Amino acid sequence: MITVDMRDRKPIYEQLIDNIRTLAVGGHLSPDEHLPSVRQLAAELAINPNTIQKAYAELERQGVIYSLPGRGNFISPDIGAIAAAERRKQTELLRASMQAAKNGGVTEKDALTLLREIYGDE
Amino acid sequence: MITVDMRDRKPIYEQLIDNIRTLAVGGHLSPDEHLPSVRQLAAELAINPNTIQKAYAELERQGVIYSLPGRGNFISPDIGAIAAAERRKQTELLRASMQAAKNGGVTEKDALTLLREIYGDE
Amino acid sequence: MITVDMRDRKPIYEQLIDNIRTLAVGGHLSPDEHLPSVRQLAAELAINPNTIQKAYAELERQGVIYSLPGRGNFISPDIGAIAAAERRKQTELLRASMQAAKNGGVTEKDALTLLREIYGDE
Amino acid sequence: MITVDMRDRKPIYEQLIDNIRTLAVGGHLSPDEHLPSVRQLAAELAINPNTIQKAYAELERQGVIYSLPGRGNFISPDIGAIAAAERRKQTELLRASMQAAKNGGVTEKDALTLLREIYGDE
DNA sequence: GTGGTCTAGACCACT
DNA sequence: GTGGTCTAGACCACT
Repeated sequence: MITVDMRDRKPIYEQLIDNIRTLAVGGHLSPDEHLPSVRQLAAELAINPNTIQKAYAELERQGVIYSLPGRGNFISPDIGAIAAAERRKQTELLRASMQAAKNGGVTEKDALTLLREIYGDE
Repeated sequence: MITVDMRDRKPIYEQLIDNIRTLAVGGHLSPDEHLPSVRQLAAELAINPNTIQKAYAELERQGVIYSLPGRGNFISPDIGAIAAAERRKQTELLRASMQAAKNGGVTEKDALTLLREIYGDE
Repeated sequence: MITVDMRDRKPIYEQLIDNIRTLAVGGHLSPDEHLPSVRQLAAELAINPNTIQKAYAELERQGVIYSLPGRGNFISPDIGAIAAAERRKQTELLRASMQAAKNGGVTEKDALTLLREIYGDE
Repeated sequence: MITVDMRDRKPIYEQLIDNIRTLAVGGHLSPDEHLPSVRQLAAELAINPNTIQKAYAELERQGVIYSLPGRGNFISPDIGAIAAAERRKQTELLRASMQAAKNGGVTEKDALTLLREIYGDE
């Protein structure tokens, strides 16, 4: 489900990018799946079509989606490989953060509580 | 235990800083505890006294230790507060990393395995 | 000199990107050189500030320029390395094209004439 | 002269197609000239006759050669027109590459050196 | 109907 | 003054 929070200080188009990227990388959007049209999503979220366009353009640049002018925007057929690369990258970043946290005095118990907190709220 | 790894590409004085800081923040060194003298530590680790001096100077700048000329270097009496601040900071960084990892498709199971790996090797 | 051709079917923002990139890579713009402000360039070229903004944003993404909000846009300090990489890439592409042209029956004489035509018009 | 390089990662039948096409378009093979038979060429190059057959079939599809069952394979009578079209196409591609190279900072001197390198080794 | 481009103009934070 | 974001709305080519 694509949503935006107008009160968030993060720009709307960045929220859209992160939101759709997360859905795609998380496997909730299939290769070649048709995304809502620029105008349709703009109407649904009550934001300007230009803002949707900006987000879609950046996602296309990232290779997450592709655009067929006149047809619409679609999830990339390579989304599986992109997701795998993202997972590897985030795993390494997480490993480094955990090591730094351990060095900084964060206990295993506290790290575990944090982990439950992040993953538990679904 | 203070050690250095000559093969590591990280500069020795940075290894020393991280090493001592980690010991202090982790509660393994008490307030006002006397650190090894520059010459003694240099001899033990077989490295140049200037390198030890450089590390101690930076640790003093960070407020982790204090120096009494003619007496030696000692763990700061405020080390508890410094450690608490460090712990809060690292906890927040870890929270952000975990959230990014989750968004990036890292499963709770994989994050948990990573956590055991980091904390398990003691 | 930055210019646009309204009659060209290539989008204005792409013309701007290519134009500025070519000037920078060709060594006509120095590291940290201050580019015209979004509004100033928009006024000079009689086009909308949003179009300038779009071009500047893409050039920043490419690493050709950097932006200091409130200060302006500047040529990247790494422009020399970017230019060198671009030169290497274009040299290899040109080599492949020349080989294909030779195989396709283009004579050395015709290739030479073409070369004079491209480089002669300055 | 028709040759293949077994160490090249390009498939042999593609090497054969490019090789014969280049000879024909370059004017080294005349209209209606008789090509070596499948078996004869297979023997000469020590490769499987099926591979020769595959290359000849593709060349016939391209209109470069024609086949008379029981007689053999021959260069198309239209090879002159095919060559002229190929030459025009490659000339335009070369023009675009040269322009891109110039924009990418490749000097006329370097382009000239490249040209000598490509055409000089005959 | 759809994406892509562009204009006109507003507001914001920051220098 | 400057870049960055966003709205409102138009026009185009293409399906």
